[in-house]
Amino acid sequence: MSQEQKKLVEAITAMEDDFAKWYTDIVKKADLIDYSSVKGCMVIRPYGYAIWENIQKDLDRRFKETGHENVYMPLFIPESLLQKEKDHVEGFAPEVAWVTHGGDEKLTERLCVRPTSETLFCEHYSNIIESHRDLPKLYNQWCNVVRWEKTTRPFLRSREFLWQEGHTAHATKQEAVEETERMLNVYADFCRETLSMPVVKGRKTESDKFAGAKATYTIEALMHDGKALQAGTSHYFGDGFAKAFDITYTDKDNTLQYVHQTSWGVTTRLIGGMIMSHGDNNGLVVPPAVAPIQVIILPVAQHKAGVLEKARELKARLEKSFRVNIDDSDNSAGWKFAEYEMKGVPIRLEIGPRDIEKEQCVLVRRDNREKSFIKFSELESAIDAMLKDISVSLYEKALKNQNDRTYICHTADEIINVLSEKGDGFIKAMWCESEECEEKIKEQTGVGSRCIPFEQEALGDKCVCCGKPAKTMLYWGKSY
RNA sequence: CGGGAUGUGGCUCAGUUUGGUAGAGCGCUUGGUUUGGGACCAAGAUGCCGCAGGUUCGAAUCCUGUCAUCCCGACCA
Repeated sequence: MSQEQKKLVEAITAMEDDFAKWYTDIVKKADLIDYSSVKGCMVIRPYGYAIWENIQKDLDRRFKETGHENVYMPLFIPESLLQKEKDHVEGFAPEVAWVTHGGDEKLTERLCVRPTSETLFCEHYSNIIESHRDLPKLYNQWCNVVRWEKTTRPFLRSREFLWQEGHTAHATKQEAVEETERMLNVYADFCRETLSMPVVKGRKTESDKFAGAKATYTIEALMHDGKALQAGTSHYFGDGFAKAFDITYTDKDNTLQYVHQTSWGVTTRLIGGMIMSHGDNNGLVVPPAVAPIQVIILPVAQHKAGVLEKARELKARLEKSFRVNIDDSDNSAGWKFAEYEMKGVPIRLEIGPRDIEKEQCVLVRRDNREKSFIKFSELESAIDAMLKDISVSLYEKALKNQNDRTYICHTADEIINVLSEKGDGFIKAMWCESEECEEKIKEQTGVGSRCIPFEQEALGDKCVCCGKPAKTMLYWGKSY
């Protein structure tokens, strides 16, 4: 097989040729996951799990800074408990997995494997909340949940996935609303600062709300192929769950009151979002803040005297400030270059005999492949600056993609034309707030409502669907 | 849940039409030569052909079922 043929065989599918294939190629070849024998359940490999751990660490810090405590709830929910809140159970019933037997014995009441833990938190809150002095309760848990999805894709939609779910109880409606908004902002800040991923903040329409919620806030991100990804949600429950589960407290005037609740969550789907926001035809591009390896040291001509020693010396030194790895395997330099580009390591540090003579090494950025020669004495500051710059550049590039692919439309025909001419993206259009028009647009154009953005713009005064008066601007799009 | 495709050493696949001793390349192991963009030579190891039934003297190949993966759609978040 010639060199050229071999390259074709080993290359990942180009994203402009087949985005779905490109994505599944990357998750496998960058060694993030492996498939398992159960549909929709994947092995998260060390490199993929390390990214999740970094996401967890950063988010967990933000949760703690906003006053939250971590707890752990049971994996199982008795059927009777799940059924206490009518809308909630109706929303989740079609996709819950049930445990019916313990050993050979049939259970008297079947248990569902948690699809989300509202009911468990509510039961617990009803036990521990008595007085206004007990409020607010600001709990979060990191765990796995199971939703029996019909179609699955690694990270984007799996039957079992990892997430965090915050559940809070407050004395007043106002406090709960503030919490819902606060946590949506925490998510949006995290996406921008840590994942370099721009998001649109907004509220879901009535038909798109979480089962049992009074209001669902969402952050929506636009992927490279123009499809939208719901990256995180924050729900305001009012006192609906409190009434269903009898969560009451005695206020200062000695009267019994229902609590007001929220819940909010993000999942391993964020990893999928990260891949589809920054990846390119050479593979993954991992934002520096969550990269398991920030700097990969590649000794060049490592058999020559002094090269390996120098490389290891640099590793020991840089490890104090960054997540650093060295690859001194026998693979060729070219192979290693391609390998760590596939894995999206932000900076490659090349060190060879010629560099050592000059007291310098080569730094190559993953995002734009720019090379620079850096003196040993200036390495830390150069790497630090480069990591920060990569982070900003990734954000700007993703934001540009989002802006370039956001279109304003006034009629259904315009939407259809834009989609066929320019491909998928965000459509901004006015809406009369009727569910009927929302559905009609979905049927006619294929795009569904993503959110009612907090940042409203007056694009006109007529509904994109029925032409009647409209004051609400909606983001529409195809979604994952 | 509907339509389509696929399942053969670790990976990518050929072989299935027309049943007859399981193949290639890559990777892996050992030794040697190499090393600044996916190196080369030599010698090796690796398979109940997704799983379960059936047809047959004989099944990777034909039939039935089942599981998994991918794509499109519906559904869901």
